[in-house]
Parts: sequence; structure tokens; C-alpha cells
Amino acid sequence: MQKGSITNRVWYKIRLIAASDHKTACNSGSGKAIVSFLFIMNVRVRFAPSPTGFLHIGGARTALFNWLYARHTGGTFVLRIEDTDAARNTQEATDVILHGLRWLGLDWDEGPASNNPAGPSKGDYGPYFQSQRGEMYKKRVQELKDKGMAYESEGAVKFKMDRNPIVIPDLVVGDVRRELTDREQVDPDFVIIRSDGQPVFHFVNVVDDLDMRITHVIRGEDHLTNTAKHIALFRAFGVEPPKYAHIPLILNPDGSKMSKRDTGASLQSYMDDGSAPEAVVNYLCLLGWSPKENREKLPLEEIVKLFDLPQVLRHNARFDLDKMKWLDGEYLREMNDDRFRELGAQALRRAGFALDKYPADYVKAALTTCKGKIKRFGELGAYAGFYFSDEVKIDPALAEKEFTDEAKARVKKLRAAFEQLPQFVAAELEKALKATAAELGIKAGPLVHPTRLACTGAAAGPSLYHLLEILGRDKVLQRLDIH
RNA sequence: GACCCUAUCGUCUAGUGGUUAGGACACCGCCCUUUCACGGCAGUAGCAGGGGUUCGACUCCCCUUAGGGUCGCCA
Repeated sequence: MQKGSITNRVWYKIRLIAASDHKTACNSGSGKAIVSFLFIMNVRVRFAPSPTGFLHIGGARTALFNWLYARHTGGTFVLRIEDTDAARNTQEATDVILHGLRWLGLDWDEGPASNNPAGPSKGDYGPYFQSQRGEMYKKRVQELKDKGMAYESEGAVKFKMDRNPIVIPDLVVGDVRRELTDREQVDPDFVIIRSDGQPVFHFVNVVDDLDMRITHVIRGEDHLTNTAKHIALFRAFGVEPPKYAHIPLILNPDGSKMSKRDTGASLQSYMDDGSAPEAVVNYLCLLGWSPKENREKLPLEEIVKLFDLPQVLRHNARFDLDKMKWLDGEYLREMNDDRFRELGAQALRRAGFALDKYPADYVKAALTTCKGKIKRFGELGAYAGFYFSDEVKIDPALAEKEFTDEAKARVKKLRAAFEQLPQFVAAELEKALKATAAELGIKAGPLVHPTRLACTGAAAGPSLYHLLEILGRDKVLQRLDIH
């Protein structure tokens, strides 16, 4: 089968027709047959993470692609937690995944309704935590044993693997004919139940996909060659395997595998650095997929419309933090003011600034001057911290450069002018500064730089006149008193 | 060792036999500007190598090379 096969296209078209018929049929009150037809055809995808304590950026993209495909086709997005490794899986680890998905806005139609494995869930195919599905696995093992497809070996249960090459039809990669490796030729059978009674990944993954009626398995390419095992398992159960789509991996900038500790590997780092979730989602879409027509930044609704599996690229992508930051900046610039201030305030509090000591209007005005200037909220502490500190920390190197005796004398003159100002507002401050500069026979620049440094401690920051107004006369005069 | 996937500027990508190989990030220059950012204009930079097929290959086939993945009583 070729990429974007005829089978798939026809199948997809049928679903579309069914969907539109469904609407009319329901409106006329006789859509029963169509509904069951729809039920069979409806796309069901799943994201099946293992709670390891962090959500890998590649995992996040896998979740996103699944979510996009579900939304694009009008299908169902299932979340299943693969917590079979009791030693490793903790409540906190599960929290991290659910929190990450919620942060990204990837809502699931079926799956856990709480973070508790034994807690409630939504959907008809639960439980959605593998730790709660032991009985189902037992039944399936027995089924295989009864069929003579599984047998006990040294306390474990092994599956009788097909000795012949298996062709994996993949929506992204095309047909993949998988031969046995040299080791597999020695013993192609593999363990499905450990000697301690716990089922292993390949087995539970297939059983759950089968029981949950998953129609499309969209996952990382690292699973591609193992898919032969999964197909053999499905066949052993007497059912057709789902359609597969193996998406390329996200690598480090140097092309190496992205592991836990690498920059940007954990979704948490984007939250910590103050990315906008919509920026992360947009960036992730651009890795391994393209909206074409030279488009880079586009709203989610648009992506949902355009996204499809056959167009997913076949080669791995490298993670580019610069481009991520660029998109971050774009989204922060266009964010509505209230949300910008809200997220900005959160970031500053996280960075240790006691915003509550300041009047709400002051905080609001201060944050507003940062809008359109920063790329990520994590920059706010360094960018706008001067608003919320009693002491201004000035870089000694910059001080030496800007605070020359000449500059100090000029600033002193400016300070006197500011002191006399009837109204301490941006427009007046600007007039006063320019007038002072004129009196001194210099341009505004040489006066602006030391003033900014004295008041903010940095060479770059929000609009000077506005920041002075917000800071207020007392603080400004105090900070301009350079020694 | 075996098996599998992949290969367009530094990076993400458009491109499906005939293009001056397009865009974005990054970088560089200029303009704008109180700083920074934004914006505007311009620029540097790419089809991994070798064989075929063809009138003609970035595009199709093979080989090499390189990168990635898998072969677990981890997921």
C-alpha cells in the first residue's frame, strides 16, 4: 500500500458522507442505521503515555498529532495511561502528564476524569489506566493459550510469533516489510506475561487498542519495527490491526537523541520559561508537518482544518529553540492585554517578586509597558523587576560606562527639572528631558541612557518616559540621585 | 551483529522530470527609533557522494556515506 492509499482515501470519504447524512437523518428523526454505520467508521485515536515523571516534547507532539487527527476527522481522542510498571509509576508522574496536556489545550474525549487510577473516567471503554485492566489481560492471555498461540516458558508466558516477514502498512512511511533480525531468527517468540505475572507493553498495548476500538495508531517512529509484533498479535486475536502512522522523532540541535536532560526536552521547561501554550502547539506542528503556502504562524482552528496524516514528513526534525522563541514572541505580542498581564504577574510571582505589596493599578500599568517587548514571560524578572524592587541592581560595567562625571552632572540637571514638573506624566517627562538636552546642547540619547540605567539598572527595557511615570516622582528622584 | 526508517540553506520546511530551487528562524548591512523589541529594505547560505533511467534530474531506480530507530521478563 502506498502513502495516502486509495483504501484510506475511500474509507475517509465514506466517513465524510456518513457524517453529512447523519446530520440530515437525525434532523428527520430516522438516523438509527446511519448512527451504527458511523460508529464503525468513526476515527478513534489514542495517546498512551507511560507516567515517568515528565512529559517529553516528542510525546507532547505525538499527543498533539493524535488530537489534531481526531479533531480533523471528527473522531475521538482517547487518553490511556500505561502505568503497568508499578515500581516506576507514581501519582505525581501521572499528574505531570495530565497537567501538561491540559496546559497545551489537548482535551481528551475519553480517558481519566481524575488523576487517580482507581477514580472516575469518561468514555465507555474504561478503565483508562492499565493498572486497572488486569482482568482483561488475563482473559486475553487465556484466549491466546486456548488458540495455541501462547505458551508458558520459565514462568513467563510467550507469544508464538509469526516466522514470516510482516508487511506494515503505514500512512506516513508507506509499506514496510519487516524481516526478522538475526537474534529474532534464533527465537522469534517474545514474552507477553512476565514471570511475576505482569503483562508487558507489546501485549497490553495491543489488547487495549483492540478493546478500545482504536482505528488509527499514531505514535513515534521508534515503534515502527516493533509494529510487526503488534500486527501478529492482532491477527492472533482474529482481528484486523488498526491503521498505523509512525511520525518522525524530534532530535537535539546536533542530531542526537533528545533525552530527559536536554534543553527543551521536557514540556515543563516551557511552562517554567513562560512560553504561551499556543506558541508551543504551533511550533510543534511545524516539526514534521507543514501548512504549506509559506505559512508558519497560524491559529489552531486552521491547523485542525489542514492537518492530515499522509502529509506528515518521513524524516526526523531537530529542535530549534530560536524559532520556538520567535513564535513565543509573536504570540505574546498579539495576546490580549488582560491575559498578558495575568500570565506576566504569575511569572513574576514565581520569580519571587512580591507583587501584592504594590497597588493593582501600578502592577497593571507596569506590566502593560512590557507588552510587545518580551518573547517569553520568563524574561520579565530581568526586564521589569525594577518596578518591584526597592534597590536597583546596576551592572558595574554599565555603570562605569554611563555614569561619567559629565553624565552625572547632566542627570543632576535633569533631576532638578523633573523635580519641578507640575505633572509627572510621560508626555511632560519627555518634554522636560528634551528641553534639558537642548539646554545642554546635546541630543536626547546621552541623557536617556544614564537615566534609564539609574532607574532600571539595565541598558534595555520598556519605554523610558512611561516607565518613569509609572515609577512615580519619589522613586525616580531617589534613583536619579547618583553618587 | 541483524533488521527498519531517513537525507533540499546552520535549523524548520515548499518543491513530486524542464523553477533565476521559494518561505521562515538564525546571522549580516541599512532605515526607523530614547533603549530593547517591532516594522521596512537588502544580503550570505542548500539539493550528501557515485552510478544509472531520460532529450532533460532536487524530483524515479541502485550503491555508498551519514544520521536516527529497533532487536528486553522497559514503555
